[in-house]
Amino acid sequence: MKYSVVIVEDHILLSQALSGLVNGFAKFKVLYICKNGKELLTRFKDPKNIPDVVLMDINMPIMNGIETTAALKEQYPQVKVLALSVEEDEKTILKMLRVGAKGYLLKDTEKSILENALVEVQETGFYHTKDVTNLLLGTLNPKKENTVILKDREIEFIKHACTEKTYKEIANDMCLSPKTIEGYRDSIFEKLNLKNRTGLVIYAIKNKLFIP
Amino acid sequence: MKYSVVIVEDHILLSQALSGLVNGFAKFKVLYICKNGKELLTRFKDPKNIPDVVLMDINMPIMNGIETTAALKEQYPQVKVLALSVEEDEKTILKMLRVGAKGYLLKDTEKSILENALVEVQETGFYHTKDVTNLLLGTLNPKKENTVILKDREIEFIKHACTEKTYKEIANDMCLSPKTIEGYRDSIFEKLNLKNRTGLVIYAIKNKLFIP
DNA sequence: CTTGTCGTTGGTGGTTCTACCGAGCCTAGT
DNA sequence: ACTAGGCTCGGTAGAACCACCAACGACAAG
Repeated sequence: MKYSVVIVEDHILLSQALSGLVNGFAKFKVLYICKNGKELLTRFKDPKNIPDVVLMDINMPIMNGIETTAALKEQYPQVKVLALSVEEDEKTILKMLRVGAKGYLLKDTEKSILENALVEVQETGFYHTKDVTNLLLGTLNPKKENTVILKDREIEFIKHACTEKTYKEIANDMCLSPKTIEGYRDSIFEKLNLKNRTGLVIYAIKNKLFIP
Repeated sequence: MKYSVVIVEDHILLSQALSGLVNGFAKFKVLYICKNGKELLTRFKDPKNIPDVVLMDINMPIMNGIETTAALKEQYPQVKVLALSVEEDEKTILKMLRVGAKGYLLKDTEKSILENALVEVQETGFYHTKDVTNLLLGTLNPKKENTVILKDREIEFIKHACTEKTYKEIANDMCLSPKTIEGYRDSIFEKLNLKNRTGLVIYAIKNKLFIP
């Protein structure tokens, strides 16, 4: 009996191609393909649709890999998630692992490595490349305290700040006093160690609070 | 006899997966795979390695799809190039077609469409989706006068403006008077119809003058 | 009841940014 | 030689931005 795999990937061509690859592996077969996390969760409502492993892309519209993996961890902890991405962004990888992915694979890998990763994940419970383990070791070092928490209201303000509006206009749009807005700004500058609005805009874009 | 296809794609997993897909098509077989344009050109020195169609990714390190396609057009005009990309960026698509690609395919497509595109390209010489032809029509329309010309010095200034530096500091870094910098700023605001520095930053990022 | 925190708002003073105007200098074209 | 236009730099005034401090009501915890 082969292990079942579900592919979640928004680029249809890649998902179909991957599907062919996986079906070529001795121990695995593809159950079905989804275009995003939302679709996956809908499918899971029927227990027959729950596979052994989910091969999950991270960058997806509607419901991305991180949200989806978190939801799976919550509702279907027995399903093993193998993350797949072009992203080498440290934070993204860590986020993905933190919400419960069992492994992380760059798209830039050999198919034999994919097969190996699937086997490892299924049989030993996890799989990590040397790169990722190095990354993990790096984060154990005593630097990181970048866990800055931004409140909803502050995030909303930041989005407004990424426009040509003045603070006065932003205050107006958010139905607050300009002074309150300045308070948000000051505390954000403090928390994120920024010097001025330009820095804030760059931060917002880097962290995808605002997509230009 | 099947038509021969070469795949040029830096993500190995995708290239192998695509390879499987193409080999599954009735009329095509994969000759070999390359990781970038440079490798492809090296291979082409042996005439046995010249295929009917090249399936080319656009975003690659070392030698990207546009450069490579231009080189092929020059040296091996009989080889048909089918471009493949996630990019929907108008300019990129047009560049690719301008240097001689016979067709343009988004990665977000069905495998049957890929097969169809290959057939069309091989047998009729070109293939375009409705999206792309619409795009082409769009560029013929008489709207565009967004061809604002920014001077080198201004572009350099803009990059500096996308940081937390004050204008005074930027002036210092560029070895100019603060007043000159203000002059650049004013004329850029005028040309691009911007209200303040925040707008400039957003513009710079949208137009890839600055990558955050 | 007291303490503390959070979200809100106001004040003051200084720095930076923006708009508009003018003036040399150099280069290219006439 | 003259002129036009581009690049550079300076002045002024006002708006926007930034830092720091204080305070009030609400609300939860002790």
